[in-house]
Amino acid sequence: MKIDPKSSADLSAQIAQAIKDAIVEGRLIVDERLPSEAELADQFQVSRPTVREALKRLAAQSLIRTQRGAFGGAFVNRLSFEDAYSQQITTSTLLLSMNAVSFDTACEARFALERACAPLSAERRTPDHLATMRAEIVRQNQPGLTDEAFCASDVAFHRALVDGAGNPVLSYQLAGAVEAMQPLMNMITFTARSREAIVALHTRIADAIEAGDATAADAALAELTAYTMTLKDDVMAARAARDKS
Amino acid sequence: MKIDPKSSADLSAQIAQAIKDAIVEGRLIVDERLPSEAELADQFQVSRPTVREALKRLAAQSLIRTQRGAFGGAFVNRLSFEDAYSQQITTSTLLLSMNAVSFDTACEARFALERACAPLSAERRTPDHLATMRAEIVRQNQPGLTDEAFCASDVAFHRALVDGAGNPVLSYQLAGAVEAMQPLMNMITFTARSREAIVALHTRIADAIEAGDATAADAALAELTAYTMTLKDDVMAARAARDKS
DNA sequence: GACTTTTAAATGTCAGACAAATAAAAAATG
DNA sequence: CATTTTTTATTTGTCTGACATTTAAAAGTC
Repeated sequence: MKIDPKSSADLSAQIAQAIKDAIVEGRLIVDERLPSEAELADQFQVSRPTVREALKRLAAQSLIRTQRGAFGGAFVNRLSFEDAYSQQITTSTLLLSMNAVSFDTACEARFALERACAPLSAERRTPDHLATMRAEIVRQNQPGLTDEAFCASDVAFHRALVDGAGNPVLSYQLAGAVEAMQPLMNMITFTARSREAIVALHTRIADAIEAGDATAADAALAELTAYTMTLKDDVMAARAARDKS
Repeated sequence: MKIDPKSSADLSAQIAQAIKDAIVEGRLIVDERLPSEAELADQFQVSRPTVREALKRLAAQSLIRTQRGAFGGAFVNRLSFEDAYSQQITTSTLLLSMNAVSFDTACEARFALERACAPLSAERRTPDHLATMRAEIVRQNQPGLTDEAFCASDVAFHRALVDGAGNPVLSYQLAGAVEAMQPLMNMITFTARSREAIVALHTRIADAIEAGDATAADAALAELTAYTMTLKDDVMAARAARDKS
């Protein structure tokens, strides 16, 4: 592991990149201990604070974990699906909020991906996934629910649907798309009537998944997509009318 | 922005989290300048190196960028799709390599997501996307190509297909799934015959996309999925036979 | 007015020190 | 001898203070 002394980039960034490369390329394996900060400082010919900044960069990406004390140090971390989930969700959320991604674009992506999972979920979902979906439908029927809580339950419902596919890679990919949509969905005011319509569609989806009917699930998801879009159009139209007056 | 003095976690981690929350919740907006390191140190009642470690954590996630010199400092960074791509690819790659995700699981996820894009791509692809796909097919036909180069071209072909959907959110999500598969695909030895079969399927996909025929594209993708799985089964069987002898 | 120089502010880096945690090794105890 | 306690060495976490480097604005010069 070497760094280029001629490079203009931060030393800590270069060191972090060198170690990251070693991990990605498999030269450093999971749970392997990195040299101590003092040794790394020696090796790279920099000071310890600089090494520490590099290690913090890696820790921020869950690539390493550190342990204090004798025989402590920095260890290559096994990137868990859970760690990846949360990173994915943050990144997706910021991506949408900072880049003026339209509601339509985000919505299209989300439902396109979700429809990719539906057939697999219809085939493989466990009773547990189904129970979660049903429970969320019950929650969504409660009259006193705030819009935020309704959205949160919506996310939970869809995550159960996706998880039902029994493919952690799909769940990981979808977690970002589904959760990142939540802030956008929160823009929508759910009237009693629109909630009713959504719950009806959720019920159709759950029924189809329970019956193992991929086609029906897909059709219901398609309708839900279209209905979500019209809801958003209504909100936009209402806002436009208000702003004009 | 405050930190909990009773918490046992690293100060730099706490500070990073506090700033991250402020960004995610929109209290700090894009291109806004953070206080200088000295001011942050004052504010959080810690030393400058600790603040710096926190800032490096954020920089590693592309949440901030730093600029030296007078009127420099740390600025909230607009998370670009490009930044997000590369993060997503690293994360996905490590996730697959570190968690013993089976070839089948990864392959299923990849093609399920890709099939979600195909109908949109058939509808919207530009001549540019189509040209890229055709060019990669030509490359894949070259006899001298190494397996690695063939895989790389395969990835480029599929990225063009996905990008053809014209939905950056989909492209972002898929980038990880497609690219992270590459190391796994590299396990496969592509014989002349298997390359021919794959190129034929690629051609069918490109034709379908050109014709705007979503159904045909989906069918070809489904066949490609199945064929990829059999290729991998052959490799596994060959290895098993070799190991036994 | 256009160009050059100065200057102040900020990050980047370093050196050295101490605190705190931790597990192994050593010592004490029954 | 077995168990418990104490010691000790190692390593990360944090602080202080300093200097180097970069950069853009301000001041000076022609």
